Amino acid sequence: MCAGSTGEFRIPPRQRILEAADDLFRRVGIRGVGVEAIAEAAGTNKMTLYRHFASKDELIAEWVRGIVEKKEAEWDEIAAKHPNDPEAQLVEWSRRVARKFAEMEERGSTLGNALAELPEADHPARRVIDEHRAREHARIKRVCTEAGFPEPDLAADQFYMLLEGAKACVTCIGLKRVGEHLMKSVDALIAARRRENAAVTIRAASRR
Amino acid sequence: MCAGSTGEFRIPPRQRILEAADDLFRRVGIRGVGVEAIAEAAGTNKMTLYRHFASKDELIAEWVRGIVEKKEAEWDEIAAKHPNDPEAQLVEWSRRVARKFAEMEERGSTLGNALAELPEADHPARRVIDEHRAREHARIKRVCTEAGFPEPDLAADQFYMLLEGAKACVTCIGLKRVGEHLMKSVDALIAARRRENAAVTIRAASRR
DNA sequence: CGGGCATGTTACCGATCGGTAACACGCAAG
DNA sequence: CTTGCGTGTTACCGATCGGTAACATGCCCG
Repeated sequence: MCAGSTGEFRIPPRQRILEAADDLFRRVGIRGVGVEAIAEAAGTNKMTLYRHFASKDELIAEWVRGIVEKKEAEWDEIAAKHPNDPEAQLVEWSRRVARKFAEMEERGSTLGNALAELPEADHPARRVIDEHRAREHARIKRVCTEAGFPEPDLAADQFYMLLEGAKACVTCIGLKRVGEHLMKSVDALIAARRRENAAVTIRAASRR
Repeated sequence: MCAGSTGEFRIPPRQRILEAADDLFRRVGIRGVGVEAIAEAAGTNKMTLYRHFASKDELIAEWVRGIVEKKEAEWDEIAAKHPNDPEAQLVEWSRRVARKFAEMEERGSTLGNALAELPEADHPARRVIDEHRAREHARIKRVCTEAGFPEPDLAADQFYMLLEGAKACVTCIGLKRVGEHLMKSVDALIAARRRENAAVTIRAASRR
């Protein structure tokens, strides 16, 4: 009966709870699962859960924090892999996002769904997501500036809309085509920027 | 005390309930409001609500039906306004979507949020949304075919991703910029198609 | 006038939920 | 050994939820 005899143990309960919450929140939604079910799925019980998290809302916020930390760490990884090559960073980022679509085929964007389930404007998890999005958008804008986009603000918006649009369409268009279109669109935006910059250079050169 | 003395009456309760549900579902989410609060907001009570809707899930489905009917009627309207001019239809559609962003600044896409709150795969409202999306995608594809896009399937996906991406980004980028980018992107896709078709025509002409 | 039908009102049910109290167990360190 | 801490277990609380029963009211139509 006791789930403790199975493997996966030696892991402290706090982490197991977060992993169970991650699985359940994605599959049935934040409001679709109770704390008891989360604790049980983690091989522990409600009381232990409440010894590690002040409330369900705090557990949600902590779960969201883990997700955005992973996403932002990935950006660091990409930047470290292609130093001084912002275009390659944008391309690799689109590839990684496209590859990750398989995980969310059924339920769409995890953070987007979380926001939809948390209408209260002052929910702790909302702040985490909002601040993350602001940081991500600023980061893309910085990369666009480095890549020489004449209007990095506009370019960043376009990339961000592509990203979110792709995520939102996975459930209705199909992950394979969406991933391809995302990658193609990113490539097209970069190619267009190159052509434009080249044209400007040519015009400037022919003027002297 | 009784809300019945105020105006807005003579309207049958079923419609009032649907209107109240529309307001509350958008503001606090489907799972964020109970049937009692909906009935009260409609100036009636729970019992009357259950005389018109078999269950809360059926009320949700009916609410979604109303939304998709409005959206599809708008497509008919657009088609009637620009007969035999598919490009103008796409442009006007992007304008209307952009204009409607103001309504959803706070909470994002209504149908997207609804899907996020309904994880059960067999929920009646899910089917309504899924079928609507399939019809809308097919419709865009048809318009793209009529507009002479060489790959209407791909073009339809792109338009659809633009639409959903814009909706998903309203909450994090701002409705004004998102609307402008959506319209600009649609225009750009159409302009690119024109250039390409023209180039094909020229190549074909110079070949003979 | 009278009957019938839609609506309003109240009370209630069982289930589930987030959260807490009290206590028992195990285990590692002093 | 014993002290103490993290964990497991059980039972419980109040609130809320979706949904129903039974009865009272009002209003339209014949």
